Amino acid sequence: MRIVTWNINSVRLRLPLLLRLIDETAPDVICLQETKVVDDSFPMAAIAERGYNFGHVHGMKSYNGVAILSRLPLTDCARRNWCGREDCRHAIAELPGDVELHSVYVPSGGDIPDPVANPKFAHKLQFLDEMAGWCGERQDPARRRIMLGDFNIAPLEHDVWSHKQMQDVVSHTAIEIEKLTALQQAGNWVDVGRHFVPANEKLYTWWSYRAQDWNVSNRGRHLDHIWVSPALVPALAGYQVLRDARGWEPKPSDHVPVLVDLAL
DNA sequence: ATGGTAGCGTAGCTA
Repeated sequence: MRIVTWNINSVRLRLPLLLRLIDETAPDVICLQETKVVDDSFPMAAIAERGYNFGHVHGMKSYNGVAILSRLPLTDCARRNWCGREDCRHAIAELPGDVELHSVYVPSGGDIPDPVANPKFAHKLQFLDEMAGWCGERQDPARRRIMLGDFNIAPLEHDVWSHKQMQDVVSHTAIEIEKLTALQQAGNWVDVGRHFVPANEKLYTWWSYRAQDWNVSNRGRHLDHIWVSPALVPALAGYQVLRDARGWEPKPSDHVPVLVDLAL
């Protein structure tokens, strides 16, 4: 089973690139973040034409939005709200083979890494705390689970282009890393990226739109993650970061798709 | 130290 996750930054604007992703990688399941569209306007027809007849979409006007698209049946589709907000950041579905899948979009957190001065940063930290509590309560090493998406945090030294220069930049601050690590430990999650790519190698999934040349400066961050429960570790068969997608024309997303192959 | 780009929707918010 091949599963891909992508922060698409508008599914309507980038539908042609989504179809290209489908043609080039033939995933069984596609998880999206930042779809930026209400459910009634989600472009399901074009996606169903490619064989993805099962969709669980959870979007809102202009901001956020997550989705799970599949050519395998989806059951037990659900959504969760965090921090008392209905802002469309978490979609859940069950895949064949007793696999529970979560597509998640963690709040970005704004620019100032201070929860007192910056409510967006406080929201991000609270979101992580609440998810850690929930994952801890229901944690079960024997259950097959996948949690993936744009976590908006690059926790390791080599998840950013410069650990030193990123210390006080939102996405790589100590408090965020502490919260994300606590979430990972509470849920007993195994990081698929670092299962395949050693921690001393650079690993990026996002490059800013603001760079003059993203490829030359290569100031990336590892913001998009795929985590699995211990029960799925023996099934891990492959992992790819589709770096080339950062240059897809016209109008690439600032995030690239990340995929995992599972031998179930 | 600053500003740089992008999407939505058509001003200003969010990233």
